[in-house]
Amino acid sequence: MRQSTNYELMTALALEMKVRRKELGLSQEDLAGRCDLDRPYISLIEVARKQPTLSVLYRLSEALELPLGSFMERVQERYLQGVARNF
Amino acid sequence: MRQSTNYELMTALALEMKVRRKELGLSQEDLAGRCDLDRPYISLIEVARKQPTLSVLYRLSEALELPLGSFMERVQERYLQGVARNF
DNA sequence: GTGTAGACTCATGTCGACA
DNA sequence: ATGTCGACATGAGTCTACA
Repeated sequence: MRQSTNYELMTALALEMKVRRKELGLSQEDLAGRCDLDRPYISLIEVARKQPTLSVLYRLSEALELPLGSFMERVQERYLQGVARNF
Repeated sequence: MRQSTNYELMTALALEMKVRRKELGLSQEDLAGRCDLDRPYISLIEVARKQPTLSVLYRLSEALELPLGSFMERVQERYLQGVARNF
């Protein structure tokens, strides 16, 4: 599997998560509680060092009160912006 | 991490992938080639036995010529239908 | 409240092969 | 062309603990 642009994608997810979480006034601890995930793991995602699977993405979208499609749409937007910045 | 509804989600992804792939007239082999993934692995996803990470989902969405948001929106729709069927 | 570390279990993703 | 298997390396996700 090619691995080149994974980091950009993880960064896009990290940013979107952090922004949305703060919009809701939640701490990482709160978010972890909402989706029944490990708190340090949430932190690792938000610093773009871990890459969740589909089920985790879904539970994050629920906890962030966004439909999965909208959540991923926002991630993709940030991703494309990030890629475009490299020119 | 709770694991209860992961299977429903994997099934929703499996169905959406298979339908969309055939809409494009692609074989699993073609699809694997487009997103540079293992062909048997594609098969495992389509029988709901593997759960991809974000970067794989993204590459699948590219290969299936759908924005990530739309792709995940469709998956979620199928997922909610599948869950609703259990009542 | 957040980032990071180590150690751990188990799943992802790859590869070769076979029905 | 698809599903499945075994074996493998790497990474996801948990837990405890500390700055």
